Amino acid sequence: MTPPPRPTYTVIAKEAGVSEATVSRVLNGDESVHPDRAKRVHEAVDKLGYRKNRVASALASGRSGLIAVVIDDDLSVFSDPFWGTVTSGVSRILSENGLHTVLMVSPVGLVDGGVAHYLKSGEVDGAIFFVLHSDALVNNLKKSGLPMVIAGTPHSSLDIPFVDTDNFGGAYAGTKHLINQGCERIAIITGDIGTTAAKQRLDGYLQAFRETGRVPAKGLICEGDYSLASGIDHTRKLIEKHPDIDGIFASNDLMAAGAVTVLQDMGKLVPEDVKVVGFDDALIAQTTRPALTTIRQDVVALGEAAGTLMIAQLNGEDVQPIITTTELIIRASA
Amino acid sequence: MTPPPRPTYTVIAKEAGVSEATVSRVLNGDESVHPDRAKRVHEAVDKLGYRKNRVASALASGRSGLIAVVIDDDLSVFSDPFWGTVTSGVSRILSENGLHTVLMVSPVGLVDGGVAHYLKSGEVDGAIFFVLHSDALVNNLKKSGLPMVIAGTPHSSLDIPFVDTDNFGGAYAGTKHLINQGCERIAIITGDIGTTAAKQRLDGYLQAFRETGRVPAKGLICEGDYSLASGIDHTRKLIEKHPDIDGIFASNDLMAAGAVTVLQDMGKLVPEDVKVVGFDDALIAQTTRPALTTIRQDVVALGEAAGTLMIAQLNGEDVQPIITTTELIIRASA
DNA sequence: ACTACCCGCGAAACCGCTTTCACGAAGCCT
DNA sequence: AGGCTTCGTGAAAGCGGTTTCGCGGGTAGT
Repeated sequence: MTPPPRPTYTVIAKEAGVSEATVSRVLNGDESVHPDRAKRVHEAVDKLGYRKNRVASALASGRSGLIAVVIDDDLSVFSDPFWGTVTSGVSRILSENGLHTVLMVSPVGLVDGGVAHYLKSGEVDGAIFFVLHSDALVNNLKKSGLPMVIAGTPHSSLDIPFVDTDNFGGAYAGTKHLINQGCERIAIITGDIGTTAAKQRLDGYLQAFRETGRVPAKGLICEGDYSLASGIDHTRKLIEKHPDIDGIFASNDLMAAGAVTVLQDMGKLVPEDVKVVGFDDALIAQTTRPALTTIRQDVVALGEAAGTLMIAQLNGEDVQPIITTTELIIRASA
Repeated sequence: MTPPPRPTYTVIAKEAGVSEATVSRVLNGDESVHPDRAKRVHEAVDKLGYRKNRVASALASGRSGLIAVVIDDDLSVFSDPFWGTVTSGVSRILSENGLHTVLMVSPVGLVDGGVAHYLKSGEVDGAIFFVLHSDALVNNLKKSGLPMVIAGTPHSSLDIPFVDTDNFGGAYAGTKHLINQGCERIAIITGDIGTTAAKQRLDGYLQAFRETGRVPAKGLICEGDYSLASGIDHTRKLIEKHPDIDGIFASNDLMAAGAVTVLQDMGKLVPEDVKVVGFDDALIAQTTRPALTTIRQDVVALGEAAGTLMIAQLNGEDVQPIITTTELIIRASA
């Protein structure tokens, strides 16, 4: 029951017949130690099953080996697998680099809340933010010099590295696909327009439209919020007001799924009467009938990119934003 | 750019005119300090905006304030929102208690892998495991005296506290519902039978069956793995072999959704010809057409229960397993 | 009034590792 | 050969808290 006492540098040093300083050097990869002595240290470490106490190490060096992943409590963490998936990608990359992930699910709006204090406390070496509505906290923290990465495109142009999906390109491709399929009256149900992702997807839609020489009717643009309910509501209203709609681009699969069910309930055939394209290529895209044509984003890759950017930053390399590509997945709905 | 230097005990002590020991006592809630002095300390803390360095604190006290959440890499972290949701529940409870969550997504099978070492290193005060296939690591770690909580029912009867959904009761209720609806030939598609949850759900199904006085035909029990694909495959095979099946209990909604789509593709009406019940009440239960009748489990509550159990354990209270209740949600599929 | 306790508090050791500093030996140059 | 670097290394000073130990003064007991 009693945890066996773990050896310290003192023991290792004695065993290897060197000083503690040398043990430290060897264990931190300092090249300047004579190979023979280094070998002796390694042997002692192996023999005694030594493991460095990271807390002590953190205190002395000022580096904790911890990276915070801050997820806004606003987010639909509870129903959307997106955030969990990104986080696991981040976590994988970090742990491959000897870093650990500290998860903070908390309202990010407060510039001076507990999260802010924690991050400023020096307990973590960096922070990755999943930000949607406001850059305030991130912006505020910039002063502290804490290495940061943002998952998602920031609202203002902070010079903080970020990773994001090519929202614009994806939405453009999705809308284009509808056009190519012969749709004339294409509506869009946007995501929460307070998020940059939703804006970018809307822009992609508009751009595709513009290229046809037409201007999208204002009535065809409705502001959803990524939820199933909003997909359902907006589709119903759209069809009631504009029965001639023949295409819907939904900013995520959940809303697209909602759209499909409503269309069917209203007696419209998908894709014969109305074609629907979603975004994400979530699992739900496959279970919806007809299966959703959608824009796939590689969520794990996004998380890995965020992790990679953080590592690079910690290494003092200069970093550029990473935009991951999307792919049009054609199924049955369009 | 330079992080402003943060005050230390030395500064606070001087400001308050007391010793560092007293500062420490006050900040750790030691009652034995004279109120006047305590007040002076608090004032100094406020005035200087002092925040305790948790790393130093951890080194000196041996308590890091960190709780690891270990998620098996085997798990479908990437597609199933379940784990992310539980984790966010855990995280909330922990942070309310001044603890932080360290996320480790890693293969848990290895008794001697990096995770094991990390957990033994004393860097965390406790660990919460999401275990599915093996208790080996947990069992091994028990010796180390690390406080642990298991999310899910362990395979063997370790005397480690755990939290779980009432899988048995849920499956029983779901199956019972099918029976009450007049189903005669009810099949089950289990989850990965290497998990205790899948076994318990199977048991619940069997129990409901037994109570009818009938014995479920072996051919009606098929071993899925919680994936959409397995729901689809097994349903197809089931119907081909037993065209008279009139009810399917699927161990999660994803497989249930797969079942519904296949049934429809094969010309069966749901629920008229075949009734389907799922498990989880995931979002997909609502988007499937017909919407799934299912067993709701409160995933956030599960996470919170895990966090609560950990806190209690750290406080030296003795803890009992927590089984959260399920609820039959009746929609259109059964 | 004298010894026996108890209580609040400061001095100092300590947690385990990192890093600076300085010293001796070895290598180089003129 | 003498003086200067360079290199490898150990001693020791932290990092910023926590905790033990013991002291001095106040209270209580007889």
